[in-house]
Amino acid sequence: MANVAARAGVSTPTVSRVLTGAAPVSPAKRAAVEAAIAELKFTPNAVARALATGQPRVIAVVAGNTSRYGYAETIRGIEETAREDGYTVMITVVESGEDAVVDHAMAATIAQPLAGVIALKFDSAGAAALRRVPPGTALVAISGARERSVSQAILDEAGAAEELTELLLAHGHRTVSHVRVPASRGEDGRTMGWRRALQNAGRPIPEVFEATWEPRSGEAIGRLIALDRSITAVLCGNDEIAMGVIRGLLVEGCTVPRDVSVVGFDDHPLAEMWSPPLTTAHQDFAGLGRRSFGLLKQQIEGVRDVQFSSARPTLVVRGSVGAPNTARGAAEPRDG
Amino acid sequence: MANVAARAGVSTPTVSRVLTGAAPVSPAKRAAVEAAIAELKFTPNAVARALATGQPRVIAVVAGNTSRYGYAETIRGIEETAREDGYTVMITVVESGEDAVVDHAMAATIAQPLAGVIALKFDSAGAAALRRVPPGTALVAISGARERSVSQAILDEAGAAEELTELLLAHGHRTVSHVRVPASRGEDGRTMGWRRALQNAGRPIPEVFEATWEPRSGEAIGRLIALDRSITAVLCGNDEIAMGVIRGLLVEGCTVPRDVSVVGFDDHPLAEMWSPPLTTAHQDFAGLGRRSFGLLKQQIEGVRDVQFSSARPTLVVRGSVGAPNTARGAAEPRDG
DNA sequence: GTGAAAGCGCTAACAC
DNA sequence: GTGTTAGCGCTTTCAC
Repeated sequence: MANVAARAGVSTPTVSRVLTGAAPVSPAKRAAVEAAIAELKFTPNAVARALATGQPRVIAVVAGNTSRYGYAETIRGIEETAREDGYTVMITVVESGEDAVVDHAMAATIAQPLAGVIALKFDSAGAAALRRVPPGTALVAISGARERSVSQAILDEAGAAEELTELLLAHGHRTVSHVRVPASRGEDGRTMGWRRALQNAGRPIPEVFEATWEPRSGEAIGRLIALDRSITAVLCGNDEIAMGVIRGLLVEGCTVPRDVSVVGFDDHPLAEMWSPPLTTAHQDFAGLGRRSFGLLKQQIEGVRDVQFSSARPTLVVRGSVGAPNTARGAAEPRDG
Repeated sequence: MANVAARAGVSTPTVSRVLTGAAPVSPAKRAAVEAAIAELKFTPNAVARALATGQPRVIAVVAGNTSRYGYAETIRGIEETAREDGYTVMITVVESGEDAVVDHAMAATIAQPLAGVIALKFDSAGAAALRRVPPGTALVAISGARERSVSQAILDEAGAAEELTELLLAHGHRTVSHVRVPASRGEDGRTMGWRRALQNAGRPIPEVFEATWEPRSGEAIGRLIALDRSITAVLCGNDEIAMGVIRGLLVEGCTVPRDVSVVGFDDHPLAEMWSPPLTTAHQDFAGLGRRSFGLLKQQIEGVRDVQFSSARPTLVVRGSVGAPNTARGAAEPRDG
């Protein structure tokens, strides 16, 4: 920049002024500076600028994962609105909740000048990362356990899971089994809603099946379910697991929904392509991402209140639910 | 850092020395500094460090998309290795190849202090973004058209598509139809490999079906295919489209692989859960991401040569392929 | 080994 | 409007 200033016969702040538009510059000097910039093919050094202004336009997103459907879509929503507002998004994956892992991942991130941080608490890694964010940083949590002192955007999964469970009950199922995905705490919203619906209806609460994020883990559970003839309806933690469960059922000779009704969660793009098409709860993950960026922006701009934003997933009824097969439901369910 | 130095009773350069390990420090002072860092919860400012050293530790990934399977997995691979090496990853989505869109998206990104850029050229947006990277920036292209002056990491999709097509031909199909996904240029590797296999075997080359990234677009094409009784085998641009195609076929009363054999591409996690399980080419996207970061790192470290890294996808044979249904293949194919 | 001094390239604050 | 003077927070000479 000093070169440009010399070439144009002005001072460096003047060059800076034409570059940033922070203050008016006379047309003559402006032209001279622009000519010099063009001749020298000068590109301002972003590092120096960031250091001098102290106003980062970068937000960090920390998550346990980036490629699973819900995560990827949420990140897409965040990036989309952030980009519109001239912010850039930095991604940090925290692979587990272990201290060493979290510290290592967060160190490189918080060393950057950050306008704010959004933590995806769909799982425990994201929740752990949240605690490593330096105090004073604008911060928004997504989903997971309710926060007291941090702004939070969520999808009301408990409500939707309750509806889905009630839907299954309404079809005549005695009770509904549940396959859960890894959660950020003891009990996630989907599991809570499922339990609540069963309790409200006075139905037995079966033991919970624990899946990983891999569809394959759903398949293994599906085979188990096929063998347990007391199970006629299953609520899965997400659609990918539900598809795995259906596959496992199929492998063992069970048909959906004739023998077992299965519902998923999320409305994955492939859910409607499945055989049978999956009944599920549509979650607007991209919207969740957008809302969380909105909350973060308010904080960056000085709104100090802790805010909360919630949206309700909507039921999508497709072909994977039906009445119980009387030949199956005969056996006594195992209460949890 | 000045605070830490004061707290520890040393000078700032000494603090810097314990932080970077650039020069030996006496055990006593080192301990004092470490204690002060811990007490003050001090985190070094990466921007200031970048300014002083001229070596930022941030890389930018520009892509047309972040949430589709191949993209998301590639990004995951990049982030994973980058993080191990102490780099942070910035994500920029370029929604289309239009100048205004590309410029807007890239402006915020290249204004950041960047160690390098990785451009995902799976589609045209990524390819356009590549041209906006300031000269002199370390740069690696992923997939897409072959680059002359830029290091590039690819998956040999053409080879795998050729194998897949040959597999279908070996099952007795007269020819193979193709459904392609949006590409970065006139003809992507998968389409090229498919065409080559057909040419080598002297088979007619049917018209190509154009899908979007949405599985639903595959479904519409599947219905079309069901109606065209000359088609007995289909190679799809990716697994999600293949699942859509199978769904469309099913809706129109066609069974896979009895009436039509369908193969996908990528080995999506749900491909093996599908009914029938999908025959496909396994693509190691995360590995692709890792390789591309390796290439970028070499450039950052001063290796000036343009490098090229290629890996071969592997065939995964499952149940979606069979012999042609003689009742179907009777009609005359429409050559493209 | 360690501290003082001098930048890295830019913008902000202040005079003029 | 425009130049001068100070930093932003760190690393790097260079003496000691």
